[in-house]
Amino acid sequence: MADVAQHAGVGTITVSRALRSPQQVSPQVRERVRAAIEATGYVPNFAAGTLKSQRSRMVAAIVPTLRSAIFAETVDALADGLRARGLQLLIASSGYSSEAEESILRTLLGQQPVAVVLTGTHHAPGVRALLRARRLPVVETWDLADDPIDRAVGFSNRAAAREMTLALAARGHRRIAFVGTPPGIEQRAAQRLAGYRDAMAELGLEADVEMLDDLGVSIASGERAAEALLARRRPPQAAFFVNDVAAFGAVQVCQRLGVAVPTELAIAGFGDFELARASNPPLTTVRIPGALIGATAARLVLERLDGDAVPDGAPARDAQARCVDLGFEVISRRSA
Amino acid sequence: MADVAQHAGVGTITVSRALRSPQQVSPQVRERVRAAIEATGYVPNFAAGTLKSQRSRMVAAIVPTLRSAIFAETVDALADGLRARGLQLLIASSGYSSEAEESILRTLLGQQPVAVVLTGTHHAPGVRALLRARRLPVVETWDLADDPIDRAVGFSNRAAAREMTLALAARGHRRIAFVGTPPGIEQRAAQRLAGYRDAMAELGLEADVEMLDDLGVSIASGERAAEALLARRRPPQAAFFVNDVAAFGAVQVCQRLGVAVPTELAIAGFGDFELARASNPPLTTVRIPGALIGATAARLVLERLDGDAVPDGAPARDAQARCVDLGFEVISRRSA
DNA sequence: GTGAAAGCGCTAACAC
DNA sequence: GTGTTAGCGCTTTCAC
Repeated sequence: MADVAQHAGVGTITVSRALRSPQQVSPQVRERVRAAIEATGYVPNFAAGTLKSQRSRMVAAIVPTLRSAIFAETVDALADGLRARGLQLLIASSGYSSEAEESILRTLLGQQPVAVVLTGTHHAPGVRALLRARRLPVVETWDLADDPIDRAVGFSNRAAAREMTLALAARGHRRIAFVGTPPGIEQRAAQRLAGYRDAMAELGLEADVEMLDDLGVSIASGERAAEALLARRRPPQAAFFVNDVAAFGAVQVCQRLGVAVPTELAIAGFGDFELARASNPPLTTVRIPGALIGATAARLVLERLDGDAVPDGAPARDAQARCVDLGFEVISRRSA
Repeated sequence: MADVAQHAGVGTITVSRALRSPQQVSPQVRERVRAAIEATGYVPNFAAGTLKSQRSRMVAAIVPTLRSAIFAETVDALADGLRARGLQLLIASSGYSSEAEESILRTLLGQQPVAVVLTGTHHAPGVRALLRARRLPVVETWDLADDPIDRAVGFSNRAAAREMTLALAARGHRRIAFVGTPPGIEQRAAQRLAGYRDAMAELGLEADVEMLDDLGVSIASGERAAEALLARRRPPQAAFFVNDVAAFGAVQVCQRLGVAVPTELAIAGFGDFELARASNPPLTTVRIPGALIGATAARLVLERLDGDAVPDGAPARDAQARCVDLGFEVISRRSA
C-alpha cells in the first residue's frame, strides 16, 4: 500500500480511503490511485484491515451439507445477496452433527466474520452463548424459532406437514403413513413428523411411521420404503414422504409393481423440487421457499449490519418480530 | 491471548504454541493453557496470526454456481478433505462469468488464502498471472488442462462425449443429434460438443446440434428440446444430451407422446446422476467422478502445502504429470 | 521447553 | 479532502 501511495504521490490513508470509501476522495486523486494500483499490481491484505478495524468482509455460514440441492440453492442465493455488498461467504458443513457445529463455529469466529448464518434452530449448547456474547448479527434459517438467537427466516415445517396430512385426510384417506428419516439427525424432518402426528391426533387417526434407511436424499431409499409399505399385510391408503426425492422413488416402484397411484396408494412429497412435476403422476407436495430463504437471510444480515447493534437482552416478547415466516403452499397434483 | 497466558501463568507465545504446535509444549503446561482457554472463553483472532505469518487457514474456491448439484457435491467433498487439516473453505460463485472470475479472485486473494481451487481450465486473462506471481498452490478442476497453472484434476469431457457418440453409432444409429447448451457459457458443455463433433467427423456423419434454452440444468428444458426434435420433419434416431437432467426430461416427453425409447428415439445423457437410474427406461449415460474430483483437489492442495514451493517456470513438458485424470465410464442402460 | 521484543499492513482517531 | 501517529493480536526471531 505504501508503494501504491508513493506511485500516486499521496499518503497510505488516501489509498485506503480510495478503496473503502471512494466518495471521501477527490475524483482526480481517486484516478491516480486507481492507476497506481494497476501499475503496482497491488492486492490489499484484508488480514491487516480486519485486525485493525475488527471487522472483516466475511459472513460465516454453517449448513448440514451441500450435497443436498436444497441447501446448496439457499447458500447460492445467500452468497449472491452478500456479494452485492462486497461480503464473502465462509462456508462450513457440519455433516448434521451438532457437536461439530460448536467446534466449527469457534473456528469460523476466529476469522472475525461480521455475521453468522446457521441452519436450523436447534444448536449445540455453547452456540447461543458464544454468539450472544459477541453481539454478532445471527440469522437462523429453514425453520421458525420460538426464541431466535437474533433473527430467523424460514417456514414452519411442522405446520406444513400438518396441513399436508389434513389435505390427505380430506381426500378420504384414513390409513395415512408418514415416511420419515431416522430420528435425531435432521431437525427439519423431525418437525415434519411432529406436524404429521399433530394432524393425525386431531383427526383421531392412528399414526403410522415408516423409516427411510438414509436421510431421504436418495430416490433409492424411497423405493425401498415403498416396497416395505406395499409388502405389508394391509398397506396404507396414503403415504406422505418427508421429501420429494423419496416420494419420487415410491411412485417409480408403484409404476413398476402395477400399483395404481393415487387410487391404490396415494403419495405425497415435500419440497416441490423439479422432480415433483416430472414424476408420473406428478407429485402432490409442499412448496418451500429454498432460494428465498437464502436471499432473505442476506437481506437480514445487511439490515443488521446497517442498523442497530444486536441487543443482548433479546426480550422474548418480540421473538415473533425477529422471525420472518416465508410460508409454504400445499400443491395438489395427481399423485394424491 | 494475554488473558489466557496470565491465567495459565505462562507467556503469550506459549499459548500460541500450545494451540498451533502442541508437541512443542510440555503436557502439564499444555493442560494449564487448555484450562485457561476454557475459563476465559478465548477465541483466537486469526486475522492477527494471518497478518504476522502471512499464512491463513483458508483455501479459496471459485465455482460457476452451487445450484447445480454436481458442483455442490464437489465442493462438499473438497471442504471435507480440507477440514481434516483444519483448513476452511472460502467460496465464491462466479455465475459462469469469466470477467467476474478475475475480480472475485482478487477479492479472495486479499484474504491471504493458502491455496486456490478453480473450476475449469479456461480463465479470464489476468487469472493465470495473478496466481503464478504469488506462487500459490492452485488446483483447476473438472477438465484436463494442456498447461495447468499448477495442478489440475478432472477428466476429459471431450473424450467422454466422443466415446458416448461412438457408442451410439455402434448401435447402428446414423442420425445422431447432440443437445447442448448455448455456446460460450459452460466450458464443460463446449468440450462435450467438441467431442461429439470429433466422433461424427470420424464416422463420416453429419453433425446435428440442437440447443437447450437454458444451461440444461432443468428437466423442463430437456422436455422442450425433445419436443423440438420430435416435431422435425425427420427426427434423429438418437439424441445425446449434454446432461442427465435434460435427458430425463426428454424421456418423459417420449413417454407422454408415445414415442418408444430407444426404438423410435434413442436417448443418452451425461453425468450418471441418480435420476439416470430412476428414469424409465433408465438412461445410458457417462459416469463422471464429481465427489472424487473434490476429494482429489483437497489431496492435491495438501500435498502442495506439505511439499515444495510452486515452481514459477512450470515447464510445459511436465504438464501431464501435473494433471490427475480421473477418467469416466460409458454406462449402457436401456434408453439407448 | 519457554520467554522478550519486534513488527506484519492496515485503519481509527485526530489534526490540519 | 488529506496526512500523521499509533496500535490491532498475533507469530517470528533470537535468546536462554
